Amino acid sequence: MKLVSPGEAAANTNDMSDKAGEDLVRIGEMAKKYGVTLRTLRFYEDKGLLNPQRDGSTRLYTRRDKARLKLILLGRKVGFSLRDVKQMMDLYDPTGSNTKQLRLALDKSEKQLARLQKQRALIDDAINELSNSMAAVRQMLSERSAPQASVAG
Amino acid sequence: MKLVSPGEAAANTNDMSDKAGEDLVRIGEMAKKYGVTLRTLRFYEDKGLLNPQRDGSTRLYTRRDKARLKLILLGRKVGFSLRDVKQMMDLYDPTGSNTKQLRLALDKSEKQLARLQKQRALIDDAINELSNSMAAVRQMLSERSAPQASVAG
DNA sequence: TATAGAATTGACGTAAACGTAAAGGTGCAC
DNA sequence: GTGCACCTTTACGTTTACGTCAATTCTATA
Repeated sequence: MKLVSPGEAAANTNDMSDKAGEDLVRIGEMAKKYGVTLRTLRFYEDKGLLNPQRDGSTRLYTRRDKARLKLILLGRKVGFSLRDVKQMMDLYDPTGSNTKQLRLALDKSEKQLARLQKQRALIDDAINELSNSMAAVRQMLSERSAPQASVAG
Repeated sequence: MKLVSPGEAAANTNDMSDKAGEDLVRIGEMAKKYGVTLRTLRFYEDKGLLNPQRDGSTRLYTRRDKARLKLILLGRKVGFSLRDVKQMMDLYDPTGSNTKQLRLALDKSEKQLARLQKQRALIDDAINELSNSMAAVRQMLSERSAPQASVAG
């Protein structure tokens, strides 16, 4: 089972091995393509989020894995835990309407949205407090360094 | 060295023991007063952020400790690490102008403010992405549950 | 065939701020 | 004299998403 060699991987777009257009990539290329580390990909697999094929011991990622990884990264971006992401993905059924999956996703999303909004409120609060403190500190510093100025002015 | 008993602690406001108005409190009252746990107070002490007196082995917090705790909690609120807080507090000198302390605080504050603003941007981004995804999911759900409606309409 | 590059598993390390026992002293109200 | 509330120290556990070796193997290429 010959595969894409690292060197020609970039140039190769239609050298199919077994199945048509399977476009299998190894972990290195996969990582580069999505800006994650090898460790991350193995970690996701360990957590049951990815399930690449194997050629012997070498992982081979299909376009299905790519789709899943995209979803994982989107989930992480909006603040879901990997556990949440897994829960949602585990409900995916290629033969059904996936209504349950969508409902769960929506439910989790609403909660996550609420969390994000609360977080934003906290941050705004912190920004305000910090700005106030900074103004006070600046005031103290100016009182300490500019008494001559007040005399000179 | 007799102290305020737990029961009368609340009612007692001017029963001074050794020094005038020292107003020593034990860890339980301190914790209640500032909404932290005992563990937290001991932890802060362990990290060198607090330095209560001792009556034997019992911690006694003075009004100086209260002031420091207030600062710690403010620092935490605006997102400083305890390490940062300690760095700033360690520069405090009751006999000097504390210019160095203030400058360090200001410097750290500027950086922290930048971090907070970046965080807020990330959160806003996440909120947008999440909202979009939710809209898409809602769309998919409606397409799955209301085809009759589209016929009926 | 020697070397370099890519891959594997395994397993400990990291960060922050505490939580949570465990096991035990001290004083006071009854 | 005992029960209860309060205090003490010590020390391991928690959380999450990986980082960072280490030791080894596989493959391609000059």
